[in-house]
Amino acid sequence: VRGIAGATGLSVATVSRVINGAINVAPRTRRQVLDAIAAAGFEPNAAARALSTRRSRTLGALIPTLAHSIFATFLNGIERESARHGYALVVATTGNDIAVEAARARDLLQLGAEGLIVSGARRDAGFEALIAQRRLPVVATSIYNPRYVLPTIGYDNRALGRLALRHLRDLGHRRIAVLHGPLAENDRTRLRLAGVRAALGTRPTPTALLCLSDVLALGALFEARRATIEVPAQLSIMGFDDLDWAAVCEPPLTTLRLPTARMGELAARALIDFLDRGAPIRACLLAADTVVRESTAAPPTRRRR
Amino acid sequence: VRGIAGATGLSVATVSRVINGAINVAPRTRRQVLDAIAAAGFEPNAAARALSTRRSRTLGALIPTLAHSIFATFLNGIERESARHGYALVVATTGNDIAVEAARARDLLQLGAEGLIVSGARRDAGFEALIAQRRLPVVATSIYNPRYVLPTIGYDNRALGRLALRHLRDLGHRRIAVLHGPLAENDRTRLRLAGVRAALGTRPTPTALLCLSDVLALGALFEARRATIEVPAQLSIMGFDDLDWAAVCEPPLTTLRLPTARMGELAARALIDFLDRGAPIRACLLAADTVVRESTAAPPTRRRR
DNA sequence: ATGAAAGCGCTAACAT
DNA sequence: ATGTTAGCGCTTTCAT
Repeated sequence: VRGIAGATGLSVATVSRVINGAINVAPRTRRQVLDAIAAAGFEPNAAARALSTRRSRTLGALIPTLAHSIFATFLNGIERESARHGYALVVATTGNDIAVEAARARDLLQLGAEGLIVSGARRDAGFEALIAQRRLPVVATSIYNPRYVLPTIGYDNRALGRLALRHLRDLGHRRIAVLHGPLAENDRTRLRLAGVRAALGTRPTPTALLCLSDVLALGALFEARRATIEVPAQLSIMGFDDLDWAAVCEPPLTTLRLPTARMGELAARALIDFLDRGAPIRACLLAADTVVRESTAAPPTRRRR
Repeated sequence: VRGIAGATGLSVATVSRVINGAINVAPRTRRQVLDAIAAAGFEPNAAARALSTRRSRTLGALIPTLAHSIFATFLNGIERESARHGYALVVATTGNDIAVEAARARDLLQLGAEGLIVSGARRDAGFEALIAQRRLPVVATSIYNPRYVLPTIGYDNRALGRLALRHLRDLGHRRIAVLHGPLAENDRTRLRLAGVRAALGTRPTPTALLCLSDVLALGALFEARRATIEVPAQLSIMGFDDLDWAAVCEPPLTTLRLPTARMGELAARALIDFLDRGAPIRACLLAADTVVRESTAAPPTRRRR
């Protein structure tokens, strides 16, 4: 700014006004400044600006892991929405460890993040202390729970479990097995499972397999093939997420479509609306659709083997 | 810092020294300051520090898209290595558009990124101008080309094409088809293809299908099944990337394992070593392994149909 | 070992 | 419409 001021013979204030698109600058002056900026290849210094305005226009995302494409999709949504509104995005992964989450949150805050996006509803005490003292906007995603301490944007995971189950039930299945990943570290999975369990007893020889993620379902699909179990004739298999290959696998996978990218956009948007215009952050329930494809069908009518 | 100085009756300089781990502080004083910091829940302001030191300890990653898990894996590697060295990571997606890349690079720089990680070897003129004037460390990944204007950390994509082809050739295949995605936007794919083409003529009815990514191979696998073509008995299918499900699909996919996460780590590390200790950034060739699984076999001995 | 003071590059009153 | 000036919160000589 100083340099441009010198080059144009104007004051730093005027140059700053041009940079920030202030209205009260003579068109002629503005041009002059703009030209000088282009000529000098000048780029304003975000740190200085942040220091002066106490605004960084930076959002922080705390992601469990980037190793699962579902989170990549989520992050993609966040990134696009942030970029669209001129916000930068800094990301940190937590490995599903709430203590790590707190530590990484601290890093993001020091870095200047003005808002945070986290996953699930389990927080470390350190994390809560961190956001309590500041008045820091944080949104918790993947879950919807109006009573949670943070505003939530996500699903009613219990209802999701029930919804998936309903599809299988409607098809006529009564003996349904559930395949899920590790529960210790993931409260969403636990809730989905609870939703399924709530309406299920344990019975032998399932006719349907409900997988709590598409990745699991894909494994099941391949495993079934290996064991020469026909899907869906002998066994129906259903997934969760609707990952991109779910439509093209064989047989195409019946699954619950979760609007993951949209969830990312909404989370980013909520934070940005709060930061830019003080709009309160509202919890938001996202619906999922059952996408019926060919991996589920009515159970076999007669007993086999 | 000011607040802590007030609380302890020391000067801001001393407090700053403690925060930065300077050696010349009395142990007693240090304790006192540390206690005050903990009590006040004080967090240093990164923007102020960046402004003062002209260092942001921030890396920028320009990723084509987060919608493909291969890039998520890559980003994961970058993130972990950055975090390990106390660097923050800001990410932007380019959608494989070199003009967008230049614009987003500008954003990352304004934000204070001290180094950039990009993909491939096609750059916009705007991008080149951007890094030319500053002495900004940038590493180009996914490719290895010692003669490229930027240091490259990645593969010899031509050789990769040849390597994959060799496996099929060694098996006895002579009629090999190549399945690839859009070429317009991806120079790595183009090179891999060139590598394959260089040693291939066009002949009818392939006995093997070389897919330039695992995602493509998965599609092919399912499509083959739909068309009741037995893999690998009638048709061998080979992929690229070794995504996580490649081992568990049916049949398990023969593919080229690319050390994607490691590439991310190396890229981040190269930047950090340069930034922290002035170590020159060296181009680095990453090797790929052929992972032989069950989707490839010798071609059928007699003509079918 | 500690303190005083001068910036880092920008924005934002307040003047003019 | 433009200029002056005082910080923003930290680091860093230079003194002491």
